[in-house]
Amino acid sequence: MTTMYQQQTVAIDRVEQMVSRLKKSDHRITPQRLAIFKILANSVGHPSAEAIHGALLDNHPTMSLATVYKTLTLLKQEGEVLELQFSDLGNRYDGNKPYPHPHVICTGCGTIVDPSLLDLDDITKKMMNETGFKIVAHRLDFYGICPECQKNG
Amino acid sequence: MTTMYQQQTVAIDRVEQMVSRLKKSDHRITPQRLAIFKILANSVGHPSAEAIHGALLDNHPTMSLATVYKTLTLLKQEGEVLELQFSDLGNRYDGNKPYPHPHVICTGCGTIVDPSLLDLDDITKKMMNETGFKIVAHRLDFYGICPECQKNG
DNA sequence: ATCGAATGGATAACTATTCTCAATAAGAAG
DNA sequence: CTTCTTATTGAGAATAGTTATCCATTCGAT
Ligand SMILES: [Mn+2]
Ligand SMILES: [Mn+2]
Ligand SMILES: [Zn+2]
Ligand SMILES: [Zn+2]
Repeated sequence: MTTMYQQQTVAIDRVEQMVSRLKKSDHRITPQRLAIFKILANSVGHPSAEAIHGALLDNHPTMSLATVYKTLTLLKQEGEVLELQFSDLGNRYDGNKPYPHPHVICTGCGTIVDPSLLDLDDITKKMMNETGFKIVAHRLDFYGICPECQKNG
Repeated sequence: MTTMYQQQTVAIDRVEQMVSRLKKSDHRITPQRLAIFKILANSVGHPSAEAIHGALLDNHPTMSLATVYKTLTLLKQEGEVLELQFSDLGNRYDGNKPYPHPHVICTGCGTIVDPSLLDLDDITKKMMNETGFKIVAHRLDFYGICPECQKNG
């Protein structure tokens, strides 16, 4: 039952987490930022900056795309959003899991899904020993064709 | 001894491989393309398009950056170069290992190194079973600080 | 040598992201 | 509640990596 309750409120928890993190770092909570937090916390896919902006225009007609970018930069700094860089698709953002985790990406339609987590700690240690790098993060993407695109040829 | 010989000639082999692949797909081998192949095969880092272009200007003063991009697009199509997309650093290219393999990237200076290979076949199968995707490639990046940047830290 | 197609070079166009700056509003202080 | 300071917003300009365009050149088959 704890689990079910957590699942229902996970989005709200994320918004609260973002708010408290920004307060701690002496940043102001504006209506624009709050609205962006909510979009990020409620998105299941991995929206682009422009997708976030588009979703906000209904309730915030004057929302600027620059504000979306600035807020994303801020959340990146504070470790509250994960940025997935794609020079072709454009960057995508995960506000629900702001820590490294694998992604499965459809090269047909651009869909990005979160599979179950993977423990790469052992591999990471091996890489540090081998290269001498101090590794703090990773990125693991799998590329393929989603079930939907497989059907549609 | 076979191993030693292969190491000495790996760069040449890569150029030959690129040449024969382009011939097979009915593309012409021009001096410009050959020069780009050589740069790719001999680079230990992971150069950007602009870095490749810069390295070529000495012996090919009229080489156009557009030609570099066109050749890279061609090599990507033919599976003879691996493109690492970075929206901040700019894209980087590996002509020596045109198949998926891990990379260790310094967030301080942008250095990218190839550690030893990793077998992700089991994990890939798990991802396919879980998501229904038909996975054909992957990308595994580790981010950290290289030994050099740690010293100058 | 001739011809049609592929390629190269120069540059314009494009696009995601960042920058600039005047106007506004958050939040602390009184 | 009002005032004050300063971070933030929004609009648009600027930037940068990449792609598209177009004509001259080159390749290579006949
Ligand atoms: Mn994710
Ligand atoms: Mn590599
Ligand atoms: Zn798809
Ligand atoms: Zn470094």
